[in-house]
Amino acid sequence: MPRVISEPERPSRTPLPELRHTAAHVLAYAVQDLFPDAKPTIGPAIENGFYYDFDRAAPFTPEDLERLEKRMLEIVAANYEMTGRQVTRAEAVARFEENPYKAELAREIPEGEPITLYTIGAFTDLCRGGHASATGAIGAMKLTSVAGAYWRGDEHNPMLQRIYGTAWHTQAELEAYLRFLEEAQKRDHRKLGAELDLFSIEEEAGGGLIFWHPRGAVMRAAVENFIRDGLRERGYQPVVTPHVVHEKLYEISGHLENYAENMFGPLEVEEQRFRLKPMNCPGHILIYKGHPRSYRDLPLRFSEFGTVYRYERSGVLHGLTRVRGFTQDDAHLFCTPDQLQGEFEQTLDEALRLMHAFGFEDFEYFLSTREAKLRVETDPLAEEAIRKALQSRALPYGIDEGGGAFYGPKLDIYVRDAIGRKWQLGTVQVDFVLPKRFDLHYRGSDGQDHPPVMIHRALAGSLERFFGILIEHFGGNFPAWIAPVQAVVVPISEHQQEYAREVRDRLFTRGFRIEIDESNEKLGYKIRRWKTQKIPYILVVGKQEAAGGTVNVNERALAGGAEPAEKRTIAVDTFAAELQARIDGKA
RNA sequence: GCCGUUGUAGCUCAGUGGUAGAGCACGUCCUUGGUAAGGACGAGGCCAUGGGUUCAAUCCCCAUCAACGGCUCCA
Repeated sequence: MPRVISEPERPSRTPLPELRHTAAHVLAYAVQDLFPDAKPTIGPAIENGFYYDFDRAAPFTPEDLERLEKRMLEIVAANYEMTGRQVTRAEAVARFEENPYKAELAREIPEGEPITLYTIGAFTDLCRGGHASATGAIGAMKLTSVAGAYWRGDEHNPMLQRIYGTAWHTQAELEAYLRFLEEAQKRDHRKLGAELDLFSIEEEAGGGLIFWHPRGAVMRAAVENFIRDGLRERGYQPVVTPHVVHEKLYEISGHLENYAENMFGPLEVEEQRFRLKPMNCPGHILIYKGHPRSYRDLPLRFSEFGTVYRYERSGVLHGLTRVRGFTQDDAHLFCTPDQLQGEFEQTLDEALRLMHAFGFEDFEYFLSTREAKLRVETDPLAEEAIRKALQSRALPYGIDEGGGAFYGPKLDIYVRDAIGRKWQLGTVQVDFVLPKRFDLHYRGSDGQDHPPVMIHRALAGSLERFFGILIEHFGGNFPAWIAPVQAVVVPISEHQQEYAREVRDRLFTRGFRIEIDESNEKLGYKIRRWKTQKIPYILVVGKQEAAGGTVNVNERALAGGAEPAEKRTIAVDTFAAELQARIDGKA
């Protein structure tokens, strides 16, 4: 006998995931009403809303979404009670005879787990549960987009149509979320990158390949210099390795065996096969191997802004954050097993220092272990080093089973940006495997040869990706130490041109990135232009300033959103000192 | 790669079966102006590419290319 299950009694508010899961049912109900030919498949709650995948020949149009949304609001207003009942497997399969997807799901529910059907109004769905008690709990919702998606995410399966939506307790929350989306759109690094003339991707050159324009390149240099100084302080030695090397190198390293699907194909020259480098490690290993090494030489720390090329399917390319050619702030440490822990912890500290310098405060850590089939006996040692380092710094972390590199487990560091989005940045990996594959060794104090342990680390990760994240994090309002132009001198009229050039030259000589606006426009126009370009300081010079050897400082809002100082007239040297202090303080 | 959407001037976008328009940007001139858009004139387009339908295609059809939203969230 089927047994009626009622959703548990709840305090006033339905948890958001349950509310959103309910909204997915409401969507499927509306689709059933308006598009009876569409077969519902699965529809879970997701981070900010929900989706539901349907199998239907004709695509859903934006107009269809509007109609569906209207129907959904009626279903919400009707406040149908969500009722569930447990059924037998045979019953469930029979119930979804017309829907092979649901039937497949029903057949695959593990023995012993209850099979349940949930109903709102005239719509019944196979579902595990976890809902609001009634559709009226959905305070506000909106359908956002429609996209293709494979059945169960597998590209060998049929393509379904996925409708995305968002749902909240209140209209105010929905509106806040929509404002957040708008803000994210405003900060989109592809849009800002074009507006601020930082970089481009050229159709003639191909997708996923970045052209850094003068403004972007000068910012990149500022970031690189900062990273370089840190590396130098911590005993890293810069090295440079070729972009194209003989394929044999990647046979030895195991890249051809384990990483070939991410590599560009071979280049043939004089019957020899070469490859674009997908990683810098084999090159650094060759440098290690070039001399006999003693334990007294270790740890050796080789660093390189190494440009690598990886094949990504055309559909996944995205601005600066998913590209085919990028430069890592890469380094490889070669150390003795005894040194591993200390080196790893130091590397972790460097990573945090770097993130803080760029204004990131919120971090998450994930330990990725290696895939079962690749695991070797040293993996537990490597994982242990990562765990101990995290524990010694009292950092909580998550675990990604099987997400590690093919040569070892890794620690990935995620940051939250100014509007709360999570991005993966640095990665630190422990490797006992490549030293063996390349037969690396060092002479120990016992007079015997031993294999070193390697740490692979890229703290900003890819400079392209890091740069994209910085653009979105700051919304283009870069702190002065990174800003492509730190100040612009704006003469009020041509009569101040000579003085303006003098100011520009004085500041330029001190090493600032400074421009001058000699265009034949009114002051208001010029101010607007440079504000739009988000330049930190506009130095207005007119008759008074020229007479007094001063500049009138018009300051942009600060990166953190703090109010800028009042406009003020100060001596050129005073301004220079202030700008220098801000640059030094990375403010 | 697959599904969907889009492709018109440097940028943002109108538009029509009879080979094109606006705003911004750009150039010249007037103007020499005190803190987010002064005015006039001008230049600029193989309407993504290749086929087809038609007397005629930027527009309709097909293919290709590219960009964008997704394809990880498992009843």
